[in-house]
Order: sequence, then structure tokens, then C-alpha cells
Amino acid sequence: MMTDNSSKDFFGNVFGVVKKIPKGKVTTYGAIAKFLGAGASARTVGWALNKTVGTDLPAHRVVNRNGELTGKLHFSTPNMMKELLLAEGINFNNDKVDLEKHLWLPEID
DNA sequence: ATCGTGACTGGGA
DNA sequence: ATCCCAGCCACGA
Repeated sequence: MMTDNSSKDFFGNVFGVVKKIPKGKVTTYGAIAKFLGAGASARTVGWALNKTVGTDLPAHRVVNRNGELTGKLHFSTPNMMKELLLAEGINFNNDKVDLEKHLWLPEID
């Protein structure tokens, strides 16, 4: 439930969605932004996730539209993000996530 | 209050 | 195919 600070701030919404990403799946910034109604504020989504680093939020499951681990440099180590995804059974196409297989879209719970 | 920045996206050259 | 440019929203100073 979103009785917490969720749905109050854009950040809260992002956190809630990211937490709902199933294991072995990934989503894109644009998908989250669009789900929140912002649509074009995909940049703000990533920026919000920047604050989530060090929290329980699986930010490593969020990639850009091309499936690239754009935020890998924001993690503790650049290789951690890919390692985490690999550990979840996500397939990689070179250094990009196979969105066709693992793309997950947020939905109203 | 204004200005600048950003883990993005889409379209054009 | 790749590279560059402009637009978009939210937050910090």
C-alpha cells in the first residue's frame, strides 16, 4: 500500500515501482516515467534512483531504452550492476540487457 | 523566486 | 548503421 510517503512525491512513486520489479526482469526509465504520468521525465527517474543507491531498491533492474546499463557507474563499482543482473538470470547481449526477454512494465497493483 | 543539472528519449544529419 | 541536437520534468542551491 502506498500509505507511506509514496504517491506524495515523484520519488516515492519511483521507489514504489522499482520495488515491484520482479526478479529476473528489468524496466526502462521511460516506462516508469510514463507509468507515473510524467511521460517525458525519464531523466528525473534516473536522478531519483541516484538517491536510492545504498538502499533496498533494486536500481540495477532499471536500464535505459536500449537495455544499456547506463547507471552502472553510479553503483559502488561499475561491474556490480551487471553482476547483479546476471545473478538474477538476466541474459545479456554483449553489454546490453535483452529487453525482448526481460522487459517488465509497471502496472497498477 | 530563478538557474543549472541529470542513471533519458526521440528525431534528424 | 552511428553521432548530434533539442525537449522534457523534478530537485538542489
